[in-house]
Amino acid sequence: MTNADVARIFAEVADLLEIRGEDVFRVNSYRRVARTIEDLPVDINEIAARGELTGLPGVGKGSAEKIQELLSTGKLQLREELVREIPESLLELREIPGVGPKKIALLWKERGIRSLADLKAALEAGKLAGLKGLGDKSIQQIKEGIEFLERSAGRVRLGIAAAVADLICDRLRRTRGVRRVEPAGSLRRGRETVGDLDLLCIADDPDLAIRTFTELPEVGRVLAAGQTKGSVLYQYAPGQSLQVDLRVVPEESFGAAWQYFTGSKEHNIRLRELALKRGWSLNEYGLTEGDKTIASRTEEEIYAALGLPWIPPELREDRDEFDTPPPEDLLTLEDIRGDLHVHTTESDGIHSLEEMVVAAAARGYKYLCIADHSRSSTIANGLTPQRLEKQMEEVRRLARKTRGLKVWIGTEVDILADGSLDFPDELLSKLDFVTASIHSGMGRDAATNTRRTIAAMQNRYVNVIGHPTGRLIGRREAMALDIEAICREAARTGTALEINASNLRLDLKDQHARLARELGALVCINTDAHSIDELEEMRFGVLTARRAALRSTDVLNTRSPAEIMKFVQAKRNKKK
DNA sequence: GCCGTTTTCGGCCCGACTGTTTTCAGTCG
Repeated sequence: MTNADVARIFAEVADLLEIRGEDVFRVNSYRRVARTIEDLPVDINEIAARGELTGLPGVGKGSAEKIQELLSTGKLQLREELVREIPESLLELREIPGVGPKKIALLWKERGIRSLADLKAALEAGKLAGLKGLGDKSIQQIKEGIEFLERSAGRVRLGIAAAVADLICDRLRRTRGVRRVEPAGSLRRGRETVGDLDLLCIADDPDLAIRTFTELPEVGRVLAAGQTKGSVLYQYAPGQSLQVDLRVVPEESFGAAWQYFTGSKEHNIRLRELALKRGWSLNEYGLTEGDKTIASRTEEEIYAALGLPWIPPELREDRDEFDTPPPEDLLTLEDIRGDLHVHTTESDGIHSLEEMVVAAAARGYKYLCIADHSRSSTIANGLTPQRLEKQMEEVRRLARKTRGLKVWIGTEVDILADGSLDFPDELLSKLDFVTASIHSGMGRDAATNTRRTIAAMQNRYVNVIGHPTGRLIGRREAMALDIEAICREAARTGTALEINASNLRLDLKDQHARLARELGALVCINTDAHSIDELEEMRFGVLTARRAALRSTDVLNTRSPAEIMKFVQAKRNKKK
């Protein structure tokens, strides 16, 4: 039973209890446990084996026993009882916007609805009329909610949300009277996926700002358009929509609104609790004591009034940000001095060596390492040793002509099924820098995958493990892997672990990168760019690193070219 | 069900919006 399994079951139990009408605080405590376990970078089985379950946030004696029961029997008595009583398929209805536990219970008890299919049939047959507390408008709302559910693709990737936000913010900034536009929500926190976009603005003419927003050509449907808020479905690709909310807020309470709408919800709850302890109240208009405003203009003022340093948005997840102050030298995009994993037309990139070098120089980088695929990645046109030798000459020739930017020759060498590498050591030894990645056979068990990765790290020429878990967000799960063991071996062997900055990967993900830092493994943030545009994705890798509270010193490619070469030599010279 | 330099019992965040309502319940973020 994996962490995800346990988390899912606790979340389901919470939903079922809520439909049954249990105390909301008891329900929430199950949700809290689900979230804690989902967030956990290490295997819950090991924590249970060490008897440390009650040390986890929100896990008390009762939850610890239930987790133990799940891990040892694969079942949970409470859940079995609940599903005997309440049809499990009712949980589908939770996804419909505007439908919560009370309405679900009503539909089930009064009309015998047990699933989404039942609900659609009942709507079709007009069987919902006459329900107490559910008028015509509510019925219409449910219909529209189902339509929305069936059309929407759920959460979108960070890269898509960021592109949409950039575009809308840009148009709003060019609107008369608009003085400031900022993204908030999970986009600002740098989460790997975004449910909807939250934008804030200060405008002299709020009506004009909202109208400009709701009349953007890509807007498919306007959900709300009031004095202070506009809400639309924005079509970013054919048949693909994202909900975007724009709020116009007063300048004097911009900080409070920005803090409030950035979230996370859990972070905000903790913050309001802190306010309450001092007899104050915190909402989107400010931090107040009775009628008196204590802070509202900037986020910094609000955090300071509550006795906290300003907490960077990426850390606002109610993990440890209230107990551990954010590091002074939290990584920024400006700290990044080069990219050590990019492709060219020689394998499966779409831009040439020269084009990639020019683009990297334009970004102000100090170094760029060409890392095309190796021969086993045939689909990606992987290089044979002979082709790599030839590319090496070309890169070295270009490097001699290039000023201000070190151009290095490397490879993204395949880690084969048995953990050996796709190129011989003799060839690897001639390269400046080596990234090793798994591209095939990811379906094996955790022990096998971990063994393969560790074998690669034990090769003295391997400097980075590329996209260590192999996940593709929304497309492919991470492979089964003992991340803790990999971090320890990375630290021991002097091998860095990649945060692949591609918005499709972001792998290592935030919690894994956090574990790497705690275990002393160095992280390297690379774009794996297959085109010059993709060099831009470095920002997503940095956001992920910030969510892991990484300092610039935790990241290899914040170092100077000479220091990178020293890092490579140190491993090559290491005594076995 | 969890949790505690105000508490081991009695709390547990806050406001907006909507709909079905004459004072509130449900949902959402």
